[in-house]
Amino acid sequence: MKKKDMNKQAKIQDAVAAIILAEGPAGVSTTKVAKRVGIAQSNVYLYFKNKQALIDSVYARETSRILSTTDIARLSDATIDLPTRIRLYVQQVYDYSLAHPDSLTIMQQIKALNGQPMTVLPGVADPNNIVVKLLTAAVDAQVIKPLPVSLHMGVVFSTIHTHTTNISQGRYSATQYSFDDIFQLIWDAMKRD
Amino acid sequence: MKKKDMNKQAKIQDAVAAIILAEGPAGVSTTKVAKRVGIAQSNVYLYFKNKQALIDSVYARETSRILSTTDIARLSDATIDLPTRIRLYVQQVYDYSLAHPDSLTIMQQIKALNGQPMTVLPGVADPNNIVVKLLTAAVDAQVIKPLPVSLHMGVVFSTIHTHTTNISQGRYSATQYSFDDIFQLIWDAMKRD
Amino acid sequence: MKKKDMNKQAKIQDAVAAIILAEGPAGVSTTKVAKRVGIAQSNVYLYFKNKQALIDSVYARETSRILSTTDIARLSDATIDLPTRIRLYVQQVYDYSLAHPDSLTIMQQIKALNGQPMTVLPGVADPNNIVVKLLTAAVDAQVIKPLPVSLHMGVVFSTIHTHTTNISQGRYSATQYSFDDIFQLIWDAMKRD
Amino acid sequence: MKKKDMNKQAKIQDAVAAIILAEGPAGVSTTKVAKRVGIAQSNVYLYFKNKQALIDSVYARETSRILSTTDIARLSDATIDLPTRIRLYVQQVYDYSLAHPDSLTIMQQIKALNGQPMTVLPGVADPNNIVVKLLTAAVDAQVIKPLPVSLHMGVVFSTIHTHTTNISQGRYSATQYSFDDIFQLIWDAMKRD
DNA sequence: TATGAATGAGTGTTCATTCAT
DNA sequence: AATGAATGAACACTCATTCAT
Repeated sequence: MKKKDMNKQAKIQDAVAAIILAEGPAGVSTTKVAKRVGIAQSNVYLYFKNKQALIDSVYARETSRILSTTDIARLSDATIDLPTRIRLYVQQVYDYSLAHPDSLTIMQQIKALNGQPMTVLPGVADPNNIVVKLLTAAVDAQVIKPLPVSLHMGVVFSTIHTHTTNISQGRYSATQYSFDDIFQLIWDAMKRD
Repeated sequence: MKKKDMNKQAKIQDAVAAIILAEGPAGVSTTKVAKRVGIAQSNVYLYFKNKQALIDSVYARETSRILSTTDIARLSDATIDLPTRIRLYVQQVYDYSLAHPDSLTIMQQIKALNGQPMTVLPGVADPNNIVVKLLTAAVDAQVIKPLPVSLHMGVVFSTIHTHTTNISQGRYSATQYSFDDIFQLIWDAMKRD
Repeated sequence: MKKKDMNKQAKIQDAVAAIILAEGPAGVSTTKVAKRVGIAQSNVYLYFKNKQALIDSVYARETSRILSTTDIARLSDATIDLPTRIRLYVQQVYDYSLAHPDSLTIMQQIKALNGQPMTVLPGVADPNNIVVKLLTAAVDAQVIKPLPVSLHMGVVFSTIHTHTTNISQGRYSATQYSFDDIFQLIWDAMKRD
Repeated sequence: MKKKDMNKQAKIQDAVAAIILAEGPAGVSTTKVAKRVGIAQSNVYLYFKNKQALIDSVYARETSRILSTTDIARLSDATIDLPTRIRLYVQQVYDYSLAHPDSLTIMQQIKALNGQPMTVLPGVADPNNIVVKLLTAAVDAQVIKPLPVSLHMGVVFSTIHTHTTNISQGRYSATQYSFDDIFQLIWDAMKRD
């Protein structure tokens, strides 16, 4: 029964993610989580201080998954020209989203649970955010349109998320559109002139 | 304080909308709604069969607000050329969103409550949807990119929603960017070649 | 079944008092209270905002019972000399305590629940308290010993409470000692010279 | 920080006492106790069979502290006359209570936790109790009033406990009233004629 | 139309206690 | 001697919903 002895903490987080995907973030309850994992409800509190900490940890896990999967360093490599780096960024989000089709959905849902919605990638508020820096530089260099960075990121996020959601819900196959097809739309939106 | 003649039904819906904006969709309870309206809790059930019906009605109200505010008819007016009609559509969403900055947020939050997220405008699944028809025609006429309509609509929705949210949260003033600035990004994204 | 249709609020308070007497204040739980009254647990919250409010109300009820039973007015009647008024005060506490043998116990237990113990009558901290005023005047008039009022009140409370508890627990009969016997001890303790 | 060699058992009891003083007896939980001591929760059960045993042990510890601190033997020394022995008894309780201002409070709180309140010193029910014997003898010898011993002890306990609590809560300084001041009140209460 | 009383199921959380290691 | 993991029962409290008035 016990498959890989994957540690409980992760199992609980998995259960939360699964419930979020199945019923939306409001459906997450310690009872349901525990039942899904096959432990006593009170057991959840051995691993997480409270429900909020649990949900936050799920969010953080997705975030760190992105960071560890993608090659953030190259996005700030000044020896690469800006359009290439932006393409790199989009490609990374694209690849990640295809590989983990639910990840962005989970993060979006968690954000929605608490208060205002999240239209763009996490960390947008963080001025140190590498992506924000990249896009700001691109705006300054007149490479992309002189619009708020959040709009640019919104296009990237919205397009890729919609696309991968379409695929994972079987609305069309993954091969029907290439990355270049998707990137064309995004880049046309962003680029100046 | 508010209009005297506004019927209770609407007052209740207003309360729901206010709570959604203030605390997120999970914060909506008949108790809180009733307290906000100043009626007995059980009274809510005089106007709505149950909580789900209430929330659905709030969603529907926003939808119909869009429809009644915007001039849908012209979008299917075959005597107007496709690019113009698309621009018209974007402009209508834009105007509406600026006039009712919370409307799209509310709809998005309600969608998030139940299950899967909503990346695009309501009714996208409806094949009869006028906007879908318009964009499908535009794809066929090779006016916009041969990509799923949901991607096109996603760009429209994401960009405008992010923009108006930015404004209503004071991140910049409404005059800082014109409709044309915003539309340029959207249209560049959509248009073929 | 429904005996006197005594209102629920009071029934709930009665249940709390009974539990306090039977199991101590830590034994009070909404579950037990509800069960004793024969209502649903959630029902308790129709009548009391939360558990603390419920317990406070029980305390307040006992307090007001004292105030309504005893003739506070005469204690501040300046036309009566101080020793007589003090005797009156002791008599009133005595009579009350005999008539409601659990009342002082309940109040003491509730005080103990929260934090520091209560050795004396409620309201001792209140400088306007009539009894405090009376005893302070008696100290000033050199009628009773120049000691803190709380010590004087402690003797009154402790002696009477112990006495009536003894009686209600059958350690001796109510007739075995007269009020004068008890008062003698108290008055000897208090009086100057 | 504390004495290094103090054994765990005592540390745990200290934690219980500290919690009782800080939050009242209802605030004692094995979780909090363990956290305060810096051990695992389950560890508490290595030293005490269960929670009740732990709390009882704290009570017993205070009791034995009194007994070991005070000179019980002299209270039953028939060569000393009764009034002197009573004064000795009161002095011992007084000294102890001043030296350990929380001790009586802790004992009182623990008694309150379980059931009936404690108005007097522990062991009053025990017919062998030395103090009871002393006071009974004093009643028989017509040295003190012919009232229940519990009333006499109640005055002693109440007065001293109130007094030392007043001091430790800063209501007045320890030097403001001498032992003789306090004893006068107690002795006047007790003594015959 | 409106209300207040009622309730059962559910929420998150804490607890005392046990047990394998 | 010590721990961490585990658990079932309890807790205070909220909820959606019903019903008699």
